[in-house]
Amino acid sequence: MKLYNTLTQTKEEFVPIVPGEIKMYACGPTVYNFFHIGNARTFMVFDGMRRYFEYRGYKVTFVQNFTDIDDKIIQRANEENVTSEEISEKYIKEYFKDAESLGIQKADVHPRVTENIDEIIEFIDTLIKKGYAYEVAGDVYFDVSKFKEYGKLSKQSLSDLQAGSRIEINEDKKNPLDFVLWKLAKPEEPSWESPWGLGRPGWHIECSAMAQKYLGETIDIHGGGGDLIFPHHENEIAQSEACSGKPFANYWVHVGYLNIDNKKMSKSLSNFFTTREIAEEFDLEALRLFMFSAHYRNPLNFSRELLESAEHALERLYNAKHNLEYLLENAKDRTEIETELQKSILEYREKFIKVMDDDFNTADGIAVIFDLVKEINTNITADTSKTVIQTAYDMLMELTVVLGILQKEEEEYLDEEIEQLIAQRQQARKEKNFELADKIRDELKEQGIILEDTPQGVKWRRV
RNA sequence: GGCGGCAUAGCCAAGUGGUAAGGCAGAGGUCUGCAAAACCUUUAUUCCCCAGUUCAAAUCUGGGUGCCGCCUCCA
Repeated sequence: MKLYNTLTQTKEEFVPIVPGEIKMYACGPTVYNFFHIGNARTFMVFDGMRRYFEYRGYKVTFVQNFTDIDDKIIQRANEENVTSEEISEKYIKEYFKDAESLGIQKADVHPRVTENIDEIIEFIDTLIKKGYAYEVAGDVYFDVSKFKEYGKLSKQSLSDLQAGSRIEINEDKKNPLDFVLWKLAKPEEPSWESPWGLGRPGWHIECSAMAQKYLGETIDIHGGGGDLIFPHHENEIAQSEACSGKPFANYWVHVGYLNIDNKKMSKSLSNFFTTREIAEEFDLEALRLFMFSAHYRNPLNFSRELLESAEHALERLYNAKHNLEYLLENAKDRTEIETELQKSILEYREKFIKVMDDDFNTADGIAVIFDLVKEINTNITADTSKTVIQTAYDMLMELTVVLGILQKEEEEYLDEEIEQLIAQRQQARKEKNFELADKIRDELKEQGIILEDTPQGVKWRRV
């Protein structure tokens, strides 16, 4: 399969270090707030990639961290007059709630910075010993001039970066681009003992240390949102490769932004929606379908209108699913099957794999699923053999589970009173008393229950 | 200033040399007591503009225009 690599800026044939196994690390959230749907896009993409790799038979080890100590967390804690630990604990819990509602599976490991302080200190110590880092009055900086490949991910030279630099002048640094590995703690701030005094880790070191701890010195895939390319991932490469002398990650994967009014959705622009807000209004499987309807590397514009159309599109998929379920219940087992149709249905697997193998082209993957649905709607009838209907159903579920859609098993019940009204109306219809039938239908509509007469009987839905 | 990306129907969006996927919306039809839903059919002579290469370009090359992002924390 092919995967676009930011490092080489080309689509490459994906070759894992160990055949059949994939070590994958994605940068997770800083837990000081609910995550927004821009964050959700990145989490979903990596969840989707992991599901797909597993579908293709790889054994995937997926690590996604929590940044649970950071300036913003401390600030938030001060504002709310609680400890930073309480803030991070709270939002880690909220992360899992939101992630679950989005169908995002748990990573194999969700390491936290505060649980890996020893490893981080050791990592920094190695960098100092190897001459890549220096200490100034309790702060430790990485010396970018010592890592000669600095800039290889963001395709910037050190001098280009300096020219455009908006970093505040810091007299302690040898170079304005040197970044902090260990920060001297201010009084009252959470801190840990270290060879350089009481302090806490800088922003970038955590991912290097945790990736190495849980996945090893060289990993297959490292990813995150596109805004992490510089400086975060550039710095991770510098730290990790300086430390181990080996390549850090073979493939760098970056997810395009979720835009709003064509502008990047971000906490700093405060033009974002939290996943929580969207969940109140929309079906989150529709959000998943929406996210996967564009290629993961391209920007994707968000609006409520687009989410509504995604809901309609999702309905179409559910209709096919429910229809197959209905047909299955009533199908007759026959030894004779429609071999052409059977063959045609099975071909959708190959079609799906073909497009998804090409840099995880979920937009095309979805198109294949819709083509399958059309085939089902057109060619599968009550006369089709059970075997073939089952094949179609299994194929539909096999492909959609990779994208994490069509997973709901909604079982809703009505009040007995309403059930009786519906039965009454059916009786009235049978007796061709349409006036009464329509009256009951109108009454139920006022209660928010819409009745529809289908060939499979009366159906209802709430509005 | 440096680096990178994008421009395809009313809207969203695939497609990177062989004659425009898919979804939503719209239109027509089937079904139906009606309604609704569902399903089917249909909707870009053309891919921002100009020039070039080629038998062949949305796709490659050169030039332009417009938009977005990174270079400060951000998924």
